[in-house]
Amino acid sequence: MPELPEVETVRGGLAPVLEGHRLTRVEARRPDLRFPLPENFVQVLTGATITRLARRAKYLMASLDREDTLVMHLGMSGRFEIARPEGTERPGQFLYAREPDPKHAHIVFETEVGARVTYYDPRRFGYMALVNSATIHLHPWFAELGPEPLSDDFDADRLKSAFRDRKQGPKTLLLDQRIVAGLGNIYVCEALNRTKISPFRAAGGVSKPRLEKLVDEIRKVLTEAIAAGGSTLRDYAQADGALGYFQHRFRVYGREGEPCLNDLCIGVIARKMQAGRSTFYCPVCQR
DNA sequence: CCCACGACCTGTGGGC
DNA sequence: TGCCCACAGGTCGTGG
Repeated sequence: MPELPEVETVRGGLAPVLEGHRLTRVEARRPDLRFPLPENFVQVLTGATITRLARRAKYLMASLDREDTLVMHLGMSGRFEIARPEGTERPGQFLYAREPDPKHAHIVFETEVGARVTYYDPRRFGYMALVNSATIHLHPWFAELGPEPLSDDFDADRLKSAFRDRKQGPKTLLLDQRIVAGLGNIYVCEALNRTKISPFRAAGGVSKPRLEKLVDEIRKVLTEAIAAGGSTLRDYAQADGALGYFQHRFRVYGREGEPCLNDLCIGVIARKMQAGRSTFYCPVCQR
């Protein structure tokens, strides 16, 4: 599920509950997610204070008052739920929700003020690890990550050199986290449709001006999605603590057979498998 | 180095 | 209603 905007929304939801708080109880209800949890996972985290909750690409990074950083990736189906004991809810905070589905509630954190954060992940493509903070930039998950798309490091020059001589479509290359970090299947489809670039054409042949536009549209679609996630978060905060999913209106994703929404375009959205993933696009205006 | 494809897991929705 | 298959927002490893 989660691409950069969703992970950012989850970060924003968890930060007030976790940042500056001490974990008084940590439960790993199974020994592994996608990978085995570290042997000392519960031991290291119990009693640790989370000093800062950040995001890099699709990773959540919880800095600790310990040597390690808790790194979390939601995979495809990971999500968090926040709960507070009944009677302690305050405006803008989270109510105690329903009993969780225990089958997929894999990790539980509790803080010194009684907040409970539960990680659910039916498919278990997500993972958590403890990584030494001082050398985290050398860790394989981070060493080769490309720039954050919303930072100044990401621009048309970088895309141009990453695309040079490449025959794969821009769709496939934009999913490569070494080129730009945080995009996934949905937002790549959305950005290419807005830019009217074909997902399938050789990436190396896309002109610089069109790459400028692509950078621009990537930034816009992510920013809009984060804003939508923020408002979803406010709604959730009044109902229950589910975090991680929000439904956004997409212009191509999931709209096979429906009209293209670009101005004056008479095309119909199509879906094709590309590198094992569904690509949604308009065959008429995306060239 | 480049690229395509299968694997990892479980749930769900559409078609029959 | 029930069954079965295709597919799901992400990475990683293999082999050509």
